[in-house]
Amino acid sequence: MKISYKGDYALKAILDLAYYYNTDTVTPLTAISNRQDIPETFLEQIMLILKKAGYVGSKRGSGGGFYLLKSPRYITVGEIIRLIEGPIEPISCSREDHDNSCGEENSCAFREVWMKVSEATSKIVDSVTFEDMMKRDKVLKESRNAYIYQI
Amino acid sequence: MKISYKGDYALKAILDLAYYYNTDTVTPLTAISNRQDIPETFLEQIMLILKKAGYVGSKRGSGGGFYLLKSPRYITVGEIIRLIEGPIEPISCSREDHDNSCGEENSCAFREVWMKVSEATSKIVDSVTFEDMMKRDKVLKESRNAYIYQI
DNA sequence: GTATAATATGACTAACTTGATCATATTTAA
DNA sequence: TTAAATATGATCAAGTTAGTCATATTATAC
Repeated sequence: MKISYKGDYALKAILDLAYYYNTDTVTPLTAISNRQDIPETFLEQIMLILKKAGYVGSKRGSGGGFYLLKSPRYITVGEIIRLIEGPIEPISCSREDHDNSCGEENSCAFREVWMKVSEATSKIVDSVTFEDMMKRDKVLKESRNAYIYQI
Repeated sequence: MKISYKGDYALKAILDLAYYYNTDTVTPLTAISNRQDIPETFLEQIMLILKKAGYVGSKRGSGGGFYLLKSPRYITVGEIIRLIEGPIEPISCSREDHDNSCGEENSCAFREVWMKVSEATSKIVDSVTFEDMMKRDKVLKESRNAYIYQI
């Protein structure tokens, strides 16, 4: 029922780049690393995965960096989670194409439950786009600023 | 998004014992181990957790074994999962009492999503009792038998 | 009462995963 | 040609998971 730091970091990295989508700006890894508080070398690995999967592009050399290739409007939280963490399912027998590996007589009584959990989770994470997250993020930042000025 | 073998085995063990609830029968560990295909020594550890948490009782010595202390009707899949796996949440900042450990500026834009996932998952697993699982289990066994006789 | 069958309990281990670092190669702009 | 930046693979430490081993304790059967 957990997602790893890797997944968490990947989401943050994409959200970070989302602000520069379609602006002809490239963002160096160090900038993302600093803003999102992600270890640089670990972020390198994550960016590579995102690049191979076609979400980000990169420009090498001085003045280089990363940029988002797909519109934040058409990237969902769910697809990034799946890319990093694998299929959304509490246990493997919950897949539709399951191989009945749990074999034993009564072991599959729980399968229905796991399928429901997978479906409910997928429904949520697949319906949230990074555009949604940007909006949410802005609201959060504003309310934080409002609070600061209030003091 | 995964549950461990330990959790899976705990659920199977409880379901196994559920059939003997209120029958004055004790079930030796080896019987559960054989029927559910769980390594004996690993199952011992799991039974101990279930015992400490008050779900099962045990009788030592020859002719001893384990038995369910609570009615299958009032044990949910959710409470066993939480006992073994810990709180149901994709990431710690999704808790209501979160300490804002994710600190950074935009890191909590995702919190709402994680809370929704926790809530949806909890709703499902907390609504399923072991009585439900026994019913489901019986149906599954019957349909398997029907298939066997068909051949 | 002694042997035996069974649970109780903690120490231990092997394999795997996760989070992270290091070294080095490659590319490109200035 | 140098400096800035990504690319890539090797490596590593810590934690978790799944499982074993050794031994103590208890209760029944004979």
